[in-house]
Amino acid sequence: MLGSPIRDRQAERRSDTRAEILEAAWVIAREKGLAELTLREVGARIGMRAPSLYSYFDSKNAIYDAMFAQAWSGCLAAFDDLEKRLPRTPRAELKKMARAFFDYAVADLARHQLMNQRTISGFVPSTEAYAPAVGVLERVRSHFVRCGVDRADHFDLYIALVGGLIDAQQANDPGGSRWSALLDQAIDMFADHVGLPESRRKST
Amino acid sequence: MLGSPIRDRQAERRSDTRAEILEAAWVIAREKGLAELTLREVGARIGMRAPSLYSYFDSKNAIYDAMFAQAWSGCLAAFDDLEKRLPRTPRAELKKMARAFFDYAVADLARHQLMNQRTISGFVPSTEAYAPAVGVLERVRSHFVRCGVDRADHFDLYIALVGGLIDAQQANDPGGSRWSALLDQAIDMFADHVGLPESRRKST
DNA sequence: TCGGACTGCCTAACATGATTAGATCATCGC
DNA sequence: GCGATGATCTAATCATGTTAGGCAGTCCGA
Repeated sequence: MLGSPIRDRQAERRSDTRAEILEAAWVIAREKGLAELTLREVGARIGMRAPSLYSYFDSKNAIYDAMFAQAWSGCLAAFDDLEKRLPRTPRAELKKMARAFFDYAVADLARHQLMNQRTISGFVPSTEAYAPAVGVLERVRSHFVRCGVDRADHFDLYIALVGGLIDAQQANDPGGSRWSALLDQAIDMFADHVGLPESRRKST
Repeated sequence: MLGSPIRDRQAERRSDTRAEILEAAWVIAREKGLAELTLREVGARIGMRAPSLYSYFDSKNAIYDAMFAQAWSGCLAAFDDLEKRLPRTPRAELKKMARAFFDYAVADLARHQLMNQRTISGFVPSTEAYAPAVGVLERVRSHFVRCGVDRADHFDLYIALVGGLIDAQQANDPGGSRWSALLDQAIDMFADHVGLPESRRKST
């Protein structure tokens, strides 16, 4: 009995290969666009034929689903990380959170499309894949409550505002900063609207 | 010489068929989704085989392009119509315009996707098809200037705000009114931000 | 009125892509 | 060593956009 290394090497290899497939898929998605991803090419990149991928994922959409989960998990992780060093004033908090989300979305077009837009025809994320997205939303919401912004409609308004800025940036000035530069102003506008204190000199 | 009816019957028939194709395409897009549109089915609806459509449109994307043009032309028409009976106060004007655009977008999901989202993989609207969209934007912009809101960043902010509300509505509560109900509040917030007068009782 | 050109549509065929079925080869526990 | 299991392959199916080439009716000029 040499120790008890009950490592399931088989399962490990399997999960490694899954990860490899997803990584290849991300690379292709970034290079050619999310919708241009083909199983043949994913296979080619990792030295496999397309049908072999079906031992690892039930379908192409299952791959998208796993990518969706990864994307939102990454976002959730970024938020958890962020919470450690959030500023103290409510207004600054809102800005920091908005900025974090904005930057995460804008940093990777393919990822953003997958996370926030219905750009893939038949794809609908599974509930499990959706879980981290809900997590992010919950985190933001709880911060809002802590800041005293507890009305549901205000929260919805904030969501729409930040989302609108992101979409406008990606759609009309990808790679630029035309709407990115408006984010702070927008949050100030929102903060004023909901009556948050702290009088940053209004640079309207 | 019986009168001079130089009607080009041939061209008429041709253009009628084009219209018929587009109409069938819209029906399918609304029924099954914009991306689920197939040439075979478009053909079937008008009693043709798929390849025959190529005498009328260069490609499937050309059909999308024509639909894109129709959608924005309709929007432009709605705006021109609207201008006749716009309210007099700046704030009310902004609201009316936002509402018009919001309702137009929300009324037809397929149309909205085509107009405002990159939901079709390889499709990029041609400059000609894009023209009415530019027209709409110009109309809104000129109203802004007339209202005294002339800073470019404020205009961009408005675009992002209205777009964000539309997207949020369609994505998270299609058919409902959760974000629709926020539109007036959002425009009030914006109007306050840019310093527009008229003191509607702040129902924050 | 006749013949050629053009119009409008069709069938056949191709390329690509997801997906399934079945065969093959390696590996691992006994 | 041997059978089961796992990993991968090839071949085939089906849907879709698109191209090539054919055929019938129509129209226009001689």
